[in-house]
Amino acid sequence: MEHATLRDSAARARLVAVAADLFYRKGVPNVGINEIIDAAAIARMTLYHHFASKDDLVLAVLAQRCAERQQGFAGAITRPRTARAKVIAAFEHLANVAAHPGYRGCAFVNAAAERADPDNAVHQLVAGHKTWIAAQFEVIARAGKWPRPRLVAQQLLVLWDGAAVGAYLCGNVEPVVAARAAAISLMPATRRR
Amino acid sequence: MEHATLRDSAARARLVAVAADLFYRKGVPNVGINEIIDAAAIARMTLYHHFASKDDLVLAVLAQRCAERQQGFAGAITRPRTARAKVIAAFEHLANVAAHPGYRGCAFVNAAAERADPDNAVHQLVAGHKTWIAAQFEVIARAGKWPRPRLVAQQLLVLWDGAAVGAYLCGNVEPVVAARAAAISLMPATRRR
DNA sequence: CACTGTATAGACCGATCGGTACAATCCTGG
DNA sequence: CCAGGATTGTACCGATCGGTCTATACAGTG
Repeated sequence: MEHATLRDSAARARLVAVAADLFYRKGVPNVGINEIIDAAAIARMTLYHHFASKDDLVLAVLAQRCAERQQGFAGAITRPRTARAKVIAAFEHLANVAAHPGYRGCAFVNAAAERADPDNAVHQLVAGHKTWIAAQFEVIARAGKWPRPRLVAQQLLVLWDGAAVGAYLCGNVEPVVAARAAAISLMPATRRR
Repeated sequence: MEHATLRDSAARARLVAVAADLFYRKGVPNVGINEIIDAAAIARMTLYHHFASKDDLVLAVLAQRCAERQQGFAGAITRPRTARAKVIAAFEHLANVAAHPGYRGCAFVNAAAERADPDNAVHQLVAGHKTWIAAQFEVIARAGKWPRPRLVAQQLLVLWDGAAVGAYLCGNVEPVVAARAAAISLMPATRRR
């Protein structure tokens, strides 16, 4: 085995963490290489040793964030037992995230907004993340034996993204709360007939 | 009166139109001054004669787009008579917009994603535009005498933004169609009891 | 030991960024 | 015709961009 790997170097990890923070807070194009290496206290060449280019770093940052987000999502929906409760928990999870000060909307949506071309790796990673969320919703819907699980999942995703955008733009969690309520309306009513 | 105004100059108009197109297609930070003046066939100094800075131009572009969008929205919802039909028409209007090739999502959401600070004029203009849409929905809801018009309007806006994001990310209008269906579910059922 | 891959520091590159200076025009209303 | 704003062309500015290069130091493994 090679020794210190190159994949899990401490420098690399700090680089990704610092860049993730800066990229999210200020927007990818507004953060230069110099700023990143200064904030991370890392030599310039170390960055280019681990990443071929800034784009490469952006991609790594997004990939990690993707893993984190999906982990958080999955964690939020495991506890509740019913399908209905799982969906509600998911939106409450989003509310918690969006309530955090400095929330600037979905990092993936923002990243996609900045990178224009649709065949870009960033764009595809973002699309993949969204597809994953929709798939999660669809699994829940099927487990609950809801009618039209695909459609419901898609609608829940729309609510999800719209809530994130809204929470960012108006600076509070109201849109997420509204989206949660809308999600409840969209789900089949608890059977009581 | 001063002669040629300065507000409605042909050069200025072309500048705004060309910049609007470039900004939307490539993202604001990815379009330089040089590219704009080349595409518009306008002298560099002419740009800075009409706009104090690039930010100023961005703002002017967004302001015009805001007017256009609101005009389009208002136009789409005038025809239908019932509140329910108005909302459906609004989402069909969005579907038409999103179906256009080269659709890259809501220009306002994208612009807000690129400009980070929440007190930025761009951010506020975007927030204002979204507030306007929500207000339109609320007017409709009140006219239809729906219960909780504020909440419903907010939910419709969430669907609106989420649909735009989704249509951009997956490159088709499916999310808009799903959002339309969700909107129908959220509206009070046509009374038949 | 030698080898190998990680990390450091800083000089340096061409390109482009947003913005300015200056001087020469054009065009139109009085 | 003339005044004055609109427009043009181009040279120029300092700053920053992403990225390269070189040389050196360090640590763990064979």
